[in-house]
Amino acid sequence: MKRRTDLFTGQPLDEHPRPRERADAAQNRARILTAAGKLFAARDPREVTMDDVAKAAGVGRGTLYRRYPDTASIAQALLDEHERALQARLLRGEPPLGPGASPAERLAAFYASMVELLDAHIDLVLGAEAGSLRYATGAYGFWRAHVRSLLVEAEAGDPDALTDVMLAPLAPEVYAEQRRRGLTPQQVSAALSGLAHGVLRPPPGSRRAAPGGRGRGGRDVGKRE
Amino acid sequence: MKRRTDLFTGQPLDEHPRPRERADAAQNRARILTAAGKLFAARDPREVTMDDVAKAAGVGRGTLYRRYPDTASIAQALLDEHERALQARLLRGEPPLGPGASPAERLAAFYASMVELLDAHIDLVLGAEAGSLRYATGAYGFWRAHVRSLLVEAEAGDPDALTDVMLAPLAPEVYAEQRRRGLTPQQVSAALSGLAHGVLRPPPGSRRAAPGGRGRGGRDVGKRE
DNA sequence: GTACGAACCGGACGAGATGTCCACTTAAGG
DNA sequence: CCTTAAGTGGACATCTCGTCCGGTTCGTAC
Repeated sequence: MKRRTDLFTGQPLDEHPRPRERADAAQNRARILTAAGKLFAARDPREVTMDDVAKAAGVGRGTLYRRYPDTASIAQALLDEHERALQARLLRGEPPLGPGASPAERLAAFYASMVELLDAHIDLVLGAEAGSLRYATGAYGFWRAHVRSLLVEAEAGDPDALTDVMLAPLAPEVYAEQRRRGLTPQQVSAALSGLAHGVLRPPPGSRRAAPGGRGRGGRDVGKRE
Repeated sequence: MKRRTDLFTGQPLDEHPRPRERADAAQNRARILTAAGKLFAARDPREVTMDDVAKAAGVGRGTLYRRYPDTASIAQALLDEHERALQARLLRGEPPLGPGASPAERLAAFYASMVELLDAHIDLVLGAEAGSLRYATGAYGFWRAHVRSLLVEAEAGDPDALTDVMLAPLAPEVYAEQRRRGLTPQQVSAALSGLAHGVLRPPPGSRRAAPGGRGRGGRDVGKRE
């Protein structure tokens, strides 16, 4: 992964060997990102071409390629801040999403947040995956690590095999198709929540301690009588 | 959807206005499919171009485009027979896969068969989906209908939203990534089986799972009071 | 066996996208 | 100012796509 992930803001993050970005360069970067954002939102993100972005931003091809090798990278840069925000909340946020809740609840909360993110930026997410390089992206590695740790904590089957399975429904194409068919974000979230609770549940009769005995608390306790 | 799905065999299916395929045409079709099959297997299926196929098959571009609008269609034609076979077994096959078993078992069996198919023809499946037109394909509609009926039978939450979710792990990119990471088909099958049983766990004594919010459906009741 | 029309073939062609290259411009520091 | 190097933009060569059409071959009727 390139360390040039600070493409978005431009001014912060002047690393050691990096002299500092010139003013005109920073302005062009901003123009590129702004113009690209509009293009992605306006038409099918997968149809946006490097030429389009260059023209819309009012810069030459060379200038564009200087920073971004393809349109997917541009979309990724636009998406970056949102993903970082979610990542932070996963690590240090309030319980349903952050540490403290049961694995099933945390997974369900993660699903809900991802659905929010997909819904808000479906154009960017689609645009960022031209060519299914999805699994090469840094963000995907993070999601995987997170989900995997939840699976391990819940002792739910083979974590290695299950992780990608549990992440698969979050593929942007899947969500886009669901929306296209008329499903609401709430419906999708609910279905994913059901998935989370279905899989991260101790098999009945298993002698294994209820995973996170403290965990599954909330719900069952509330429900029981 | 084009009705030209009989591209593969060539000789059967002579519809009303279709006179019959000429001998030279049939031969070219065979050459195209043979050559394309080798190309798909030899390199990244998504990199195979129409030019490549034409050259490898020893036919001109025009001849190729006469039958197949793009490489995805060629891969689809090669895949067709295998998918049909599986579809037949789903409808009329022996119990674990066909009718007779519980929804969870049938879903697990379906997963296992799909993993087999993916593993045997991962190159074709990847090649058939250039551009995520996956959801437009006839086969996907069939898988969806099948899974949906199982979900309905098991009364597992909102079938509309859950169907695509349950189908998502079968996306070829997901499976390819899992194999790339060293997982065996058996591991993946096992994980999917766990998924099937986790989600389609029959809610004992429950009339119905609450489909709505937070997927609590079936869970609490199932977990016995 | 021959002749004819329809189906078929294959390569040329134009449009459009990609990624690179390099002469020119301009910001930033002395 | 004046120097330096980062930054710029558009031309270029290449590739792929999809279509078009003159020429060829099959299948059939005679």
